Amino acid sequence: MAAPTSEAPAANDRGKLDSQKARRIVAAMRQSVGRRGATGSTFDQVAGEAGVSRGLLHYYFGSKERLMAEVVRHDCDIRLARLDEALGGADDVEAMVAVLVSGLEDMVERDPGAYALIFELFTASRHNEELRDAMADLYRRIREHLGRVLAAKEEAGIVKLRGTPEGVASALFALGDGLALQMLSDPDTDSSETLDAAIATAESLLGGG
Amino acid sequence: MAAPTSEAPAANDRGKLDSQKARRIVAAMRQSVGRRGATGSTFDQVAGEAGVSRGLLHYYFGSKERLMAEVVRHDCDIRLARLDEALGGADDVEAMVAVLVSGLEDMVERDPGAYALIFELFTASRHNEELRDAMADLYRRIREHLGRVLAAKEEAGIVKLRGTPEGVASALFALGDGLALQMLSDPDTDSSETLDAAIATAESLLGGG
DNA sequence: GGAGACTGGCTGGCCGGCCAGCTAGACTGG
DNA sequence: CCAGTCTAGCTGGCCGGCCAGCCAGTCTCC
Repeated sequence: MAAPTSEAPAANDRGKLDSQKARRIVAAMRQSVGRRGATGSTFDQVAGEAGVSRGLLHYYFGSKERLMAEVVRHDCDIRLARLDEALGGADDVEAMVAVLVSGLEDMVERDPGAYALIFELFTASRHNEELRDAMADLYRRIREHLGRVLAAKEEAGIVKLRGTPEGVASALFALGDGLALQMLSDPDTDSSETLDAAIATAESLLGGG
Repeated sequence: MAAPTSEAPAANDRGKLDSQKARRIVAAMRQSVGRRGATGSTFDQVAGEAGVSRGLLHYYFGSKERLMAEVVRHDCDIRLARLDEALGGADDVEAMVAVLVSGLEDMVERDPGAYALIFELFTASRHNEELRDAMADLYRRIREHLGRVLAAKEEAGIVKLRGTPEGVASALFALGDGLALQMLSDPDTDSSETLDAAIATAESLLGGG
């Protein structure tokens, strides 16, 4: 068949993308995009940070876009895991909202890159179909996942949703993303008033207060 | 005021940036960034679309970053004007929310670039101080402006805010931005459930329903 | 010895910035 | 009124650096 270089990232060998090196590359790319932006992340730097040669990025992923698509998938997993961990123990509306808010604050302060990554990937995805599909898929999965969690909490009588589980989940994410955008773009402004209003909003979405 | 004799020479004069051509350049850049992204917008293309030579962009703005900062300012004015026009006549909570939502939908569908612009500018601003300041300033102004409008509506007994005017304004923007992000990144998914939840939320923020 | 994993020099295209130079109009002085 | 001079506004060729992608070759393990 064709040379390995042009086929490497195809589904033919998903196992290859599970290798240690491939994982290191994806992780390095994720961090770099968060810090330097998508266009600011060059193969040279990323390869260096992953401790591999520049050529290997091509060997594994074929193109920058496909590498970014892989970052999207990886990021999705990370976010889902965090979400589950955080929401698992919350057993009333206030606790759930508090968990979400503190998670947000924590992320914005400790690892702004992780949030910036979303916006970077979004802007990049507007000019590449492959990436757009991956992003849409990520959002869908996260939304459905949180939707299921919310439905379970409602079943357990902990929340009383103001809408369908997925709709409420989406609205919560929208709120969180928008807040992060504000907090990141203007870190010096005190955001407590905004957070208070957002908390009231989130609680009303979950049928609390 | 525009007397040639009183014009300062080559320095970065603000008066110079009011000229017809400067305006055309800013408008073209705004559209281009919305469509092609910040890094995808080259001086060549933008100059062509503005009907001027490439050199003139440098002559007026000195660098790409400064041109983008100018786009931010221009965009701020546009958004403020739209907001006032839309909210002016709304005289109950439902009408206000309906106006905001339809404005959002309209913008996302008819001119996705205008919303994408925000995210483009945000990601670009993370790597340039000048731009970051301009963005922070834009957000602050818009927030305060909507805050004042909301305060006036509350004074008039139309709304009953669940928080400070500015806090509520910020939360509304956060919600809107986050919704736009979702709608743009996954245009094929039906967003009506999300919108329903968001509408309920927005109305509760304004003390309605 | 050969197949697959991996490397890094190379290239072609691109783009922001620079600057030498053009033009039109205003202002001289003769 | 007309050369001559000046200048602000504007132009576009050029350059230097950058970077994704290519590929010829090396290494390793079977």
